Amino acid sequence: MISNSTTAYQQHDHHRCLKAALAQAKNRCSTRKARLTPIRESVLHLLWQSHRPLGAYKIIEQLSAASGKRVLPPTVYRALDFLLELGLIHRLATLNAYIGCPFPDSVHSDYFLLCRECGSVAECSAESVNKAIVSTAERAGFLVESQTVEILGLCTPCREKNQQAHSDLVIQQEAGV
Amino acid sequence: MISNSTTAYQQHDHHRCLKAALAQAKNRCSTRKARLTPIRESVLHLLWQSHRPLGAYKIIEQLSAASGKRVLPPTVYRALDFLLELGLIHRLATLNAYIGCPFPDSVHSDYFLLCRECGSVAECSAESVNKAIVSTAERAGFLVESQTVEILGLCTPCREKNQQAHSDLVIQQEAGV
DNA sequence: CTAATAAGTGTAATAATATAACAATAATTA
DNA sequence: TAATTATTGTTATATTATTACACTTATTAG
Repeated sequence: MISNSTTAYQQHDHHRCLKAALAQAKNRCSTRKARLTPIRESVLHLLWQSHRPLGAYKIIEQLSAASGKRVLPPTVYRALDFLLELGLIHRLATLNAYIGCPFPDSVHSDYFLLCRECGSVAECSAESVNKAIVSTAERAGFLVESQTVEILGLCTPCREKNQQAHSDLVIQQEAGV
Repeated sequence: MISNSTTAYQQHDHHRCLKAALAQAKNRCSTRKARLTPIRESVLHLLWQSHRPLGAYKIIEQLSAASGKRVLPPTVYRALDFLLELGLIHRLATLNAYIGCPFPDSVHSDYFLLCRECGSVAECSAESVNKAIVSTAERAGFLVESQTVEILGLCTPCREKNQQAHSDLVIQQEAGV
């Protein structure tokens, strides 16, 4: 199982994530003879501001603000298409949002863990999940070509915060507050 | 493993699917003290025309055509929300489309097999998939609350047709056509 | 049974996400 | 350098979904 769940949900040196992502992107572009133009790099950079996915129109806003001039939808959607095609980012269907891929070079039938509290998303790749999906699909006579797996729930830090908040409440109640 | 893949992808007496779905819907509504109004029933009926999901605006079109007067988006979206809430239909995030649920009364952490050729969708529920997802999520410290699993691929009939088409082509080529 | 309340529907307007079409420019290749 | 290809700019529009408020119908309390 590969996963970036620890970095995605916990305090970490995010600069390293960003740097690694940009390095991998450049690498991938050069081997594929694709051009990581300024716009494309900016979009990728924005998506790597954090581990929270961004909607296309958020990207448009932020890019407009950063550049001083109005960036229009096709500009951003084209950059997104390019990055998607290269496997450098993913689209989250349940959120209509985009997120940087932490391991573009590994095999890709991945799934996503979306924390409903902090909004951060981790990407995982687990053989057991893929196998279960493929084998049950097979039993239904179905040939799997691609999959979208998006799990909504709570990451560890948020769960702990919630429990803390809950026990605080109980203490308050017991104290008759 | 529960699945409606045989009926979804193959020739069958679809009238029975429709009838069963409507009966289950009425049943569910009466136990939940919810009202299956004419609009809601029409929408459910439309979604059960086939095993292919329908977009909201297709439903609007068809409903308008059938009733003779313009049906507006909120009307349909309200019916969809109602049916979703009762678990009588599902929304497919990757298609922005809706489909009737073949077993609303069973436990629901299901996944969908979307045939990219014929467009039909089967719904499955497999413990192995759920277990794999929950256990790998757990290893990432993640508490699963709900999941969206949509598999794109080919159903058996479409795969067979494709192979047939392919071998026909080979025969043609060998014959120099 | 009627008044009060709640649930459902009609309608207009608009938000949010995404794409099509074509002109203009920049980069690459012949 | 000319020709070709890839990228970007721009306008317009498609697609999916929601908000807000008026109106009607059903349900419930008295």
